[in-house]
Amino acid sequence: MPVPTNFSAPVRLSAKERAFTQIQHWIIDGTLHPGEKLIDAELAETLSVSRTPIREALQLLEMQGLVMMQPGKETRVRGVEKDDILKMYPTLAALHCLAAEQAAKVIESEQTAKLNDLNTAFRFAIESGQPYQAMELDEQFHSLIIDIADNPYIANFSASLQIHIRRFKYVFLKQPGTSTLASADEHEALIVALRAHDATLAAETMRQNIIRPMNELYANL
Amino acid sequence: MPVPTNFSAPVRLSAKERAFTQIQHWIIDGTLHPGEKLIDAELAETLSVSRTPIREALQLLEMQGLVMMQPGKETRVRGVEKDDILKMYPTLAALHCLAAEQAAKVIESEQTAKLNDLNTAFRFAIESGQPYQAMELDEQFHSLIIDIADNPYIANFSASLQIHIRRFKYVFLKQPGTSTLASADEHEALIVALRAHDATLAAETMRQNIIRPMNELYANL
DNA sequence: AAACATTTGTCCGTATGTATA
DNA sequence: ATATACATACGGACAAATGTT
Repeated sequence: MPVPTNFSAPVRLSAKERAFTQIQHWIIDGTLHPGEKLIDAELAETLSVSRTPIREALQLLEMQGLVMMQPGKETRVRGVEKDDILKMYPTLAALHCLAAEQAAKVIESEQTAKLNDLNTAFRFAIESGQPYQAMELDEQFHSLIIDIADNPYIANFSASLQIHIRRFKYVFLKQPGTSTLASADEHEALIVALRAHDATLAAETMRQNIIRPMNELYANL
Repeated sequence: MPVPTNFSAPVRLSAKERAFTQIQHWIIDGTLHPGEKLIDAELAETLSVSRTPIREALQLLEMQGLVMMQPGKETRVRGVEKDDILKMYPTLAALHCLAAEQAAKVIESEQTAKLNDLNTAFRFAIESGQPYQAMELDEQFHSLIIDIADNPYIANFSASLQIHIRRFKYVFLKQPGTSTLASADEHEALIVALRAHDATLAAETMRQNIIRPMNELYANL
């Protein structure tokens, strides 16, 4: 009997993991509003598990900064403010700039080729009016650079920030975001810099690619 | 009876918090070795609590990257490698450079004065051979800049990295670190840049102040 | 291959603490 | 001020999964 090849992970999620992922999604997409009180017993019933995995999930979400627990008192969804993006994006930019620098030093031609493919698909998605596809491809593009930089601290911090940014967009824009062709152009310039192993230029291009959307976003609030 | 004025927080720590702090310390100072298997029941008995707060603490430590949990299998203290500092320090530098940039834009004269005081004490601690004092003052100096930058993401990520760096030093050097007068000089230059609201210069000086110790550290392994 | 030992995952009861009437 | 309701923190028991003999 042929064994399935794409047998990646026996996705047997624990109750805690399911709870974590689900509650996180609910916070990101606004199902759970900023400031809303979270009662573990309620969530437990909703998710058909006991309070234990819920409590564990909430504690992880607190460390991620999505909920706020006042020990012995109550736990609430963290609030969000407009000006928070002015703190999230520059931090994300600093991390991605560093990733671009590091990646520029070690990148191989197959990887720049892969980046090129992703950006081509990204551009097409924008031109053909598929914003969700575009966002996914944009994330894959940046994620690949993070991978190439091979730094788990950058990777973890960036992932955490992405969560907060995504939530911000849902809360304030009711949508996951929109990409423009300017972004595809910046990606192209970035690929050139990476291929030339020009760390400084790569970092600067990366910064533009992140700060520009921030300014556009902030202007539309 | 006069009530103590510095009655800030009724430090009634929960069992979870105590467990978290204690296990974290044990991992940092090497009492719990890299790769060591952690059995919640054992830790529970050692700390005289039930398994619940231990499990919660371990999960938080996993999210912090200090332990590795393999669901349903085992949980171990994360390993450390020499080259990890080449990933920790540049990430810390990127964050602190950003903090310096932001701080340069908003810093007030009382704050530069406070930084100056801290650096004077820092320099004195070095000259009078008090390495632990010096380290503390260095951390306060950097911490104040982070505070001024007023960005919770930078603050959280930096704090997390500090933990990992401190552990690295304990594991490889059996001590929390040593500061040199070069660092005090860099601090002085940094204060000048901040006072002049020169964000670029502040960032560059900050980078030196972090990357130089990394290189000295790496050379002595 | 199967029963065992070990460790982790989950449930639920209870005690403690906080807010409200 | 006291009592009451309510939510959280912790403990202990059971269930499930893994590795081993």
